[in-house]
Amino acid sequence: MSIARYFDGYHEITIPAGYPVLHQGDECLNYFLLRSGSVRLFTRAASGREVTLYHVRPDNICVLTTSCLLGGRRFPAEAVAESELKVRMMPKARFDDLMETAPGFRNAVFQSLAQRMDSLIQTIEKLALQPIDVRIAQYLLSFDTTLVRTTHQLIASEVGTAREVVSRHLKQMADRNLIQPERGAIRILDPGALAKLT
Amino acid sequence: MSIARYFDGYHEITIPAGYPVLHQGDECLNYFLLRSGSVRLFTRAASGREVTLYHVRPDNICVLTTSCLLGGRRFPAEAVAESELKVRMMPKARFDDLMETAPGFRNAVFQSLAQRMDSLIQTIEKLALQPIDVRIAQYLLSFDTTLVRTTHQLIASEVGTAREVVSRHLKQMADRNLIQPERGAIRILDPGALAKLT
DNA sequence: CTGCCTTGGTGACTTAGTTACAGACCGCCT
DNA sequence: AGGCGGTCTGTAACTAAGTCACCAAGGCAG
Repeated sequence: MSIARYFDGYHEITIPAGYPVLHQGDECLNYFLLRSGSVRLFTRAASGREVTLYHVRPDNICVLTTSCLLGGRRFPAEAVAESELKVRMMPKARFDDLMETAPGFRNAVFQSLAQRMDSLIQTIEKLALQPIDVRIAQYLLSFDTTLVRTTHQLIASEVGTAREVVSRHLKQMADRNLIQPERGAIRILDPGALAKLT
Repeated sequence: MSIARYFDGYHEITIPAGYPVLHQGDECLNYFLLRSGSVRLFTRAASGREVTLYHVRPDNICVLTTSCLLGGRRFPAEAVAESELKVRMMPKARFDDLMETAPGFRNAVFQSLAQRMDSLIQTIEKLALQPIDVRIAQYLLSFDTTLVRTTHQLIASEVGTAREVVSRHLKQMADRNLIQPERGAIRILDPGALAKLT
């Protein structure tokens, strides 16, 4: 069941694409429901290299915000808007009240946490156990389109490696006619062969 | 506040060291509280390589079991007893009831989930962004003893790499008199220098 | 004391990550 | 149109990490 109706009546704000929603170390004072758009959560090393932790998609609450507030912690990652966002915010007091009194709400929050935990575990498995080309192929296929609008840098962050490494692998894939590189995008020529990689 | 008292009266069972508590794909039918001992959760690739996800320590509930039951999923990892365990089990019905009626219990469960989420994120950061020697040093120092009883294979699994890679790095550390390798153990000679690595 | 299993060591090779660039494309300004 | 600055991509040369294929040492069981 959707959690969205509990946010009915709360003011909806709009955030432009590219806006840095939260920084590492920020305090969280509200719970968020994403109505449209997409948020990327990631961490950045001193070297500048990044890893994407996960994405928040419409009708998801941001579980990190949740866990951050519940645990009284600071926000442990960077969050930027990947596209324009419509967001509703709920104050902590109201959240606590709903957790107490609304089993449906509580369950939905738990489901989100459980699901996110699974996805983090899968990310760990990929990082530690899968070769890069497999990870890149998975990422490219996850869009279900033949023209993926992304950059080498973004792919690198998604699969947890360096941009140059991505460039090399994409070149190899292009040499084998699996993909066709374009500026700011990748055209997938042979999804079947890409899928066989994984 | 401790969650342990909610398990008062439940039968305590003993599990020997090395016992595979849960396998990937198992169904979870109970909630567990660990009274003593330690459980390692990890996943294994087809190649045989492993990554440790985290450890469950005394007075922790196993959050993966929690998330597994809440989400109606299968258990997503392998779990083995690192030492002899004392465990209390609570049936799902009782758990659901406590979540409904006991705010203290509910909060404790949430805290566990939030904390575990943080630790998984840290693991991802380490895997993607930190060099191996730093990860090994961190692991060795995490014991707060000068004689760490472990094997190269175990370290490899903890830091998410291959056994050979660990052997090589340990040799380098030994050459620099930071550690002294022993069979089935590592003696830490210079904790300060190890810490400086990290 | 022998055999076997676990643990650790090592060389040769492949894959991934870093450093340090250069060139290509694009929007914007004049 | 031409030039400028920013983003995006390519790539060479090097270092670090991961794999493969062994072998050797320690320790326990028969």
